[in-house]
Amino acid sequence: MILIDYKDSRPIYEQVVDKFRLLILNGVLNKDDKMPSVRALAMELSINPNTIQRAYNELERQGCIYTVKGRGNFISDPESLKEEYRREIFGKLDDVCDLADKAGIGPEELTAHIEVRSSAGTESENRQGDKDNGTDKGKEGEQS
Amino acid sequence: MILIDYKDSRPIYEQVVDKFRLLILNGVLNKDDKMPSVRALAMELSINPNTIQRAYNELERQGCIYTVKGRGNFISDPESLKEEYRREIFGKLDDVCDLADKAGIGPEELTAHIEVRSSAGTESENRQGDKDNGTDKGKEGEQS
Amino acid sequence: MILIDYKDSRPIYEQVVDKFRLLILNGVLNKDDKMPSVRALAMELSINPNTIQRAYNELERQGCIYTVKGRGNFISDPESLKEEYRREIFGKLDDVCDLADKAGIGPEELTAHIEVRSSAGTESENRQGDKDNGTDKGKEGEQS
Amino acid sequence: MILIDYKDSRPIYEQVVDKFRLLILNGVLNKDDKMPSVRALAMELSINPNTIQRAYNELERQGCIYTVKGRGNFISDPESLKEEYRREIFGKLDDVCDLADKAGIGPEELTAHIEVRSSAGTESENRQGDKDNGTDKGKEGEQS
DNA sequence: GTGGTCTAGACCACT
DNA sequence: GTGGTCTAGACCACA
Repeated sequence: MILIDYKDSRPIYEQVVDKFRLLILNGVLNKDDKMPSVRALAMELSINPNTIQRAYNELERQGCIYTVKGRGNFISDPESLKEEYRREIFGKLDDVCDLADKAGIGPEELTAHIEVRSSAGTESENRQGDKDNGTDKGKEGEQS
Repeated sequence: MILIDYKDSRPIYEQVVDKFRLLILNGVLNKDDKMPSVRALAMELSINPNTIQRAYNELERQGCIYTVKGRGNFISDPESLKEEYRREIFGKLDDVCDLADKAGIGPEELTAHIEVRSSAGTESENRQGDKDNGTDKGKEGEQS
Repeated sequence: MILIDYKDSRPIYEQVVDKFRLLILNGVLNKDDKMPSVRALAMELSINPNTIQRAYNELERQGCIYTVKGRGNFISDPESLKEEYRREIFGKLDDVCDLADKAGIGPEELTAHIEVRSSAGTESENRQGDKDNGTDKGKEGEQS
Repeated sequence: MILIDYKDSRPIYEQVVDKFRLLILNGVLNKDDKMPSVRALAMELSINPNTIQRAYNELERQGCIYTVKGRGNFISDPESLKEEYRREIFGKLDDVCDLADKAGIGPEELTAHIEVRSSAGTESENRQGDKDNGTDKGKEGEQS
């Protein structure tokens, strides 16, 4: 259900958070579904329960799940998550636009690139080269 | 010439690298111009010379500058930098598109957002408060 | 008769205790009325009988109910409860005043806020989202 | 500078967070002041560095401090904190009012109680009796 | 059984 | 030296 990428520079707990957010967004996990227990998931992924706990804490803080003591963690209403996710995406898009602008790349080039990308079925999975060194970090090729 | 933003979560050396790359890209620094000396810049910014050295090492590794022993560091040909910068930008754009795709946001929405953004003179300067919290870290984070 | 709010961070037994205390205070349950049996209530609420038992134990400890072996649990005299509840409320009010004082908020601001609040019919039902995050936990948290 | 109350039912990291928030609010710690290092404070309080780390993470999440890797943690601008603290206090006051309302205690009684309290110099430090058992938890008598 | 907290000790990146 | 992450193992409260 969840896979950890140890080559990913991002911390494990953050990967777990992201995976679950996507599972919720994509409707794999629905409102009031039970999350795997902290210990069970930790065992399954062969990582420490504290790390899962931290991920779950973050998910709860973000409003993605709620906790019932002694019972477990459960999915919250995904609607608010959806909206927040959109804001995140568009925020990142804004960041890229700003960067592009600084380098003299106009918005037309960006939209052109998106259109080319989407018309072809081009995936960017294997484009990782020498990232993680200087200018950016994390976010390699998420696997599901 | 260079300003450090201590509230930026990115490491200082990385900020320095980025600043210089932008100065080169924007033509403020030109081919064979002399970089400030490590010690002078460190003093000016009140940071550890090791940090500047690390930034210069990184810039050299990226081919942005070259070192002449006993003389100093000098700007390389900016053309190759320009091309690499473009690849970086488009790479990040691809990342955003992938994320959007996973959340069911189509390319049309993205291009629409870019166009709206560019037609309005919207800058995203003051949207930094809640960055660096959860899912991503680093990023650009404009500083003044 | 009793509703559990699983999204409330307080333990279930505590919610049950509070519900009954309010039912008594508001005169819905009167002196010597019979409480629902532990097993019946547990079944009705689909929760573990142990949890109900614990709530009843707590209610007995607080003097709200008394137990007759083999017969069931019954409501005590509500008057003492009323007085204790008042002490609790004013105790919490004192806590808030202390906190406010530490932050430089004078008593006048507090009374002003209460008066504004009461003159308007403002209810605070939908302000629960970001509770239970940081500085405090538990609390009342109205549930429907 | 910071004292831990082991009798307080709240977790240690939460106490630490609260203490620092008050130190900032009261102007003891000012913008860009350096926080004690995680390890140093842990040693001073004889608790585990991880616990302090967790407290500092929470403070950063709340915008009270910012982190410079390899340098330390520093106080952010206290203004936003002030506003948020006010909202917290008034939120708690609202909670108390709601509780009081349920028990038939009108706003007038509350304001009267506040006024009596403030005209006398009554502190509520030693009013702890049998709390921590059922109805409420945490927040005993904060010491500074 | 569940989640929540804490300790002890380790490793890493950054300054 | 700094903070950030992770592991291992323990204890507690709740169901």
